[in-house]
Amino acid sequence: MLNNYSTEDKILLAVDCIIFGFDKEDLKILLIKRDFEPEKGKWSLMGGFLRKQENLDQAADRILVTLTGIHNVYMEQLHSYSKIDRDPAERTISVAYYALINIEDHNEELIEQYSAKWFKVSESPKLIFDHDIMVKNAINRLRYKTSKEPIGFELLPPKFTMRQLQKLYESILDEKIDKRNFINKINAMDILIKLDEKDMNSSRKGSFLHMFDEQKYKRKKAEGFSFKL
Amino acid sequence: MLNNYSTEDKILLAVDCIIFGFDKEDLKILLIKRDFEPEKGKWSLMGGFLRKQENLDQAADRILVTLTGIHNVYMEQLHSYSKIDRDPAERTISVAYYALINIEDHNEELIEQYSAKWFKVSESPKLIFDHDIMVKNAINRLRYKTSKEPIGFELLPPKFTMRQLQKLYESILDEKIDKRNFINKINAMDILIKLDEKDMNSSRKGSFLHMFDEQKYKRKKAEGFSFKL
DNA sequence: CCAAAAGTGTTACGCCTACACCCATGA
DNA sequence: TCATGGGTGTAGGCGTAACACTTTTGG
Repeated sequence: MLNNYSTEDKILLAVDCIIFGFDKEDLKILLIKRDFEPEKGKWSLMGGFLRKQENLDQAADRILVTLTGIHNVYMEQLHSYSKIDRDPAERTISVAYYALINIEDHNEELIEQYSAKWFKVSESPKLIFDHDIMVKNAINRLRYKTSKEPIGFELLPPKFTMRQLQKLYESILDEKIDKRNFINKINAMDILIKLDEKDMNSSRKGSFLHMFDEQKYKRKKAEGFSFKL
Repeated sequence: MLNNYSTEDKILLAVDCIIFGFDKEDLKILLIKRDFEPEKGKWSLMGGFLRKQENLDQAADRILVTLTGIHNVYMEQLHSYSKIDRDPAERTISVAYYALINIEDHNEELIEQYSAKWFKVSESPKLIFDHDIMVKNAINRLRYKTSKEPIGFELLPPKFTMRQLQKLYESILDEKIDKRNFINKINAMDILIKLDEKDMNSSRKGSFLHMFDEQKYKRKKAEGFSFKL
């Protein structure tokens, strides 16, 4: 049972990535159109198999870089999926990861190479295998995590307006948020740097750009502060 | 890369169980003394390998039943651990599960057969591999989960006193809780059945026994209520 | 009658929510 | 000058935390 390593069955181990991006108004995910069997031509998460010389985090990172070209991305392990017939071709367990990227950073060529496309979370197509469940679980985790840790900024460019930040949270939580309450809360936490610079694209008046002050956040966190939205 | 299933390396897939119990005053975990290599004689979580004809949940359940003899236990997948040299003998990925059992239900014979022992969470020995990290992560998850869902009852006998319930939460959260506030909160949720029966073991006066009303909880939950402690 | 645990309500504070008007600018 | 989005403050309600005394009964 426990005292015998080698007689057990071997099973394939895959990693699939739910890649989130935020495009002005909408939370999106990056999907690929499979050009190989099984389920060729269907939409799917980007995935790959774990290699013997890497751990799961590294595999997830490798897969993400392969599709987006972006390094040093926020990623977190989500869950492992193991239904026996989840992959009709082989017995495969998949460990799902989700990643938060600044959508502007992705590499167009790679996206094309993999026939990948950004979909609004609310309008994404049916996916192969159990990938729909993975996405659903990832969204729930994202909602929880973004309300407890300042990771939402990973989805925005380094400089962003308060309105962009608010829209981001509205799209993640799928609910309207009061403008003043939102800003009051954010300001009360005192973890942003307000720049003198303005973003003039969204209005005539222009709106001030802000940056997440990671150093300050870390200091405050060490002193017992916790992010909360 | 993605379009080739069979050339990837095969890797062993294990499941390890963090088994929680509550013994009057203390949160405990059930550990086994390994009577096989590697790390023979050291303390460890109960584990086993995934079989081809079962999914991860089933494997975790099988492993739990093997050690405790108890079926229909609350279990939840925790995380997958994949450090390359986590197991010095073989490249093994482990998916950790945690289980909540009524400590009175365990089977003494099986416990002896596996040289298993209950340890206070606060006094548990050093474990093999990365099992210490698994336990730490499981406790964090348990803290989170028990404060958001009524799963603490899984650690108690069907009939319990308010004081037992409070001590349970105190031991999970590792902090004192005000008696009146605790009872007020629990009563406000209105998900317990107060019995006429008293438990006479803990005091001369005796204290009323309660049961978790799962039906009522489910009804309330369907109407938007959520458990919160 | 004494020790030991059970049982029971109220007040104060802080946090969260709801809410409306003026400002700056380009067209 | 007007249309559009940006920016700002407060009052009330709700939930949470702090807090102490009486009851029961076996020894």
